[in-house]
Amino acid sequence: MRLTRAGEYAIRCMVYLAHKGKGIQVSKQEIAERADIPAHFLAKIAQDLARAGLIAIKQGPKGGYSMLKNPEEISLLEVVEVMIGEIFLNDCVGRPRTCKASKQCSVHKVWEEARAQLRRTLGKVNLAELSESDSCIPVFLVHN
Amino acid sequence: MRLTRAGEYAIRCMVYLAHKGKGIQVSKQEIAERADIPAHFLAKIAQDLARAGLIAIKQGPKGGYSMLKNPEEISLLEVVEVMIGEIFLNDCVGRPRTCKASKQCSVHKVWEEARAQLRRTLGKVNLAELSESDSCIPVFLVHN
DNA sequence: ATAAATAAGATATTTAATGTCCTATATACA
DNA sequence: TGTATATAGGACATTAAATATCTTATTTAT
Ligand code: SF4
Ligand code: SF4
Repeated sequence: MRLTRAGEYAIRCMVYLAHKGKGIQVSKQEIAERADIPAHFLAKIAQDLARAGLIAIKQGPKGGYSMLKNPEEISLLEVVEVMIGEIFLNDCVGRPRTCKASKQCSVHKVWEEARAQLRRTLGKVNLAELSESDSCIPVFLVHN
Repeated sequence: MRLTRAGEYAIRCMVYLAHKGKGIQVSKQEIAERADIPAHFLAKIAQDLARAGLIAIKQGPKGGYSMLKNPEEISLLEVVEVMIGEIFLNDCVGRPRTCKASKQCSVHKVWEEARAQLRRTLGKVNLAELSESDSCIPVFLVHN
């Protein structure tokens, strides 16, 4: 796996929205500034998040983004995988056909185990936890 | 982190050498063929492995590569990190200065934990285990 | 209607991975 | 000692992906 900038930005965006609460609408500009995300890039990321059913997008004046679910219901894993696809550490775990050895390969098994462990770790934490305590909110968000 | 082709090839090369045993010399061509690695690419990878002290390279006729340590002494993590550098899942874990929030960030802590866990998992397995049992040897290696 | 705000897609720009090629160097052996 | 063999080392080409920006279209509050 590789956490891309888009992935990192998506997390920041979701944590910011989670901090506001479910259904609270926030403008793209505000999110971009406070979470330090290039505004145009955020637009693309928001489209992905909306397509995945995580946020609602409202157009027009007073438009903006809002969370569709409760922050507790969204895991970090979910946000990450919306942006970068299902997590794998080695290609052969996701597409075993890419290596004819995969069935017998002990290295393959290690990558599978490591992957499962990683997804468990990321799946365990939700956006509520990540946004609720002071220490969970990136410092560039504090002045609100 | 992202396991590059170079990383995957390095693992195959080391597993193949481990299968032969410490100090046993094998030609570049043999490794390239049996482990399905582009020969020219293997040359570059071997240079990295040699620089890291994992293998010895002998030039000239009857030249080739050989393991310098016992397979039990080399972990999968070691091989991977020689090729792709120290493992991180998010940039901010390796270079906290890239994000001013890193000190206070709860997401950051999750990435740190996940990283430690991953490195532990890869550090636990060594090349002896990976090469010893039949099932550990990729099928393209069996005819030896 | 108008202006504000995002949508959607096209298009750079940058960066990294991957693979190849060429010349140099080391070494076994005739 | 010379020659053929095999790798070293660095330069270069190709490909792919991430990142960012720009333009035009659409939606909607007023
Ligand atoms: S050799 Fe094993 S780890 Fe490597 S690509 Fe094949 S199955 Fe995966
Ligand atoms: S917001 Fe947190 S997780 Fe994201 S880059 Fe900054 S410190 Fe790392």
